[in-house]
Amino acid sequence: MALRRSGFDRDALEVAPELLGMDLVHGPVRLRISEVEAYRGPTDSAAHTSMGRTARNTPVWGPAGHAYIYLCYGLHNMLNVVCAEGHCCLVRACEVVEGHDLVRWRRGGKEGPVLLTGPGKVGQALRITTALSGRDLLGRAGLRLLRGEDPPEVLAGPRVGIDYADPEHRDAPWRFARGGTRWVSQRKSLVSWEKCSP
DNA sequence: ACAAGGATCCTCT
DNA sequence: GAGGATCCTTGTT
Repeated sequence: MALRRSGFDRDALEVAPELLGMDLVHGPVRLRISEVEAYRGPTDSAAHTSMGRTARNTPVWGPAGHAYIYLCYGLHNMLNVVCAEGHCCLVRACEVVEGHDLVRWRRGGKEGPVLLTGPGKVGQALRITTALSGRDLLGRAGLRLLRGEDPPEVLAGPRVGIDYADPEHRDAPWRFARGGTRWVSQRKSLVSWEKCSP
């Protein structure tokens, strides 16, 4: 997918697998997205926008291609990419492309997949906070998205940590990951995307 | 103004 | 596998 704003202004379910081919850059750190979840707007009972417009979720209503960052459990800064109105994709895991030493430092010296598999870890590695929520990810400076490398295979499975959602949404295979990499969380529940497409 | 709970992570066992 | 950390967001009084 080209990094045009119109490319992001679609259902999060369409955008999510295409994000797996993109890189996130902030300062000297460059991460390749390896796992994302689609949150499909107000009708998705797992989405923050299912309760309507609030001060926190304002960026999710547009424009597309901006960041939505919120604080989880009082300490984790979670990064989402805004898609169509009310839709966004949560970045759950990445692989380091540049700035490995700095990422390892920020992550307390961790090594291997534990370094970057989990949305809170991605926020820590990029050193982002909710102060950046609403910023454009398609600009030329600051936190931004760049073209990376398409995945050899795409895996899919249910989203993580949304037990409160309606069963119809809780069990939907709206989580996507790169195949052929260990940089993915909750690998057990993922299967080849082909197998769960209609 | 208050209470409840959270799209998680880490450290144990 | 279980539990605590930690504080913001939200809906309610």
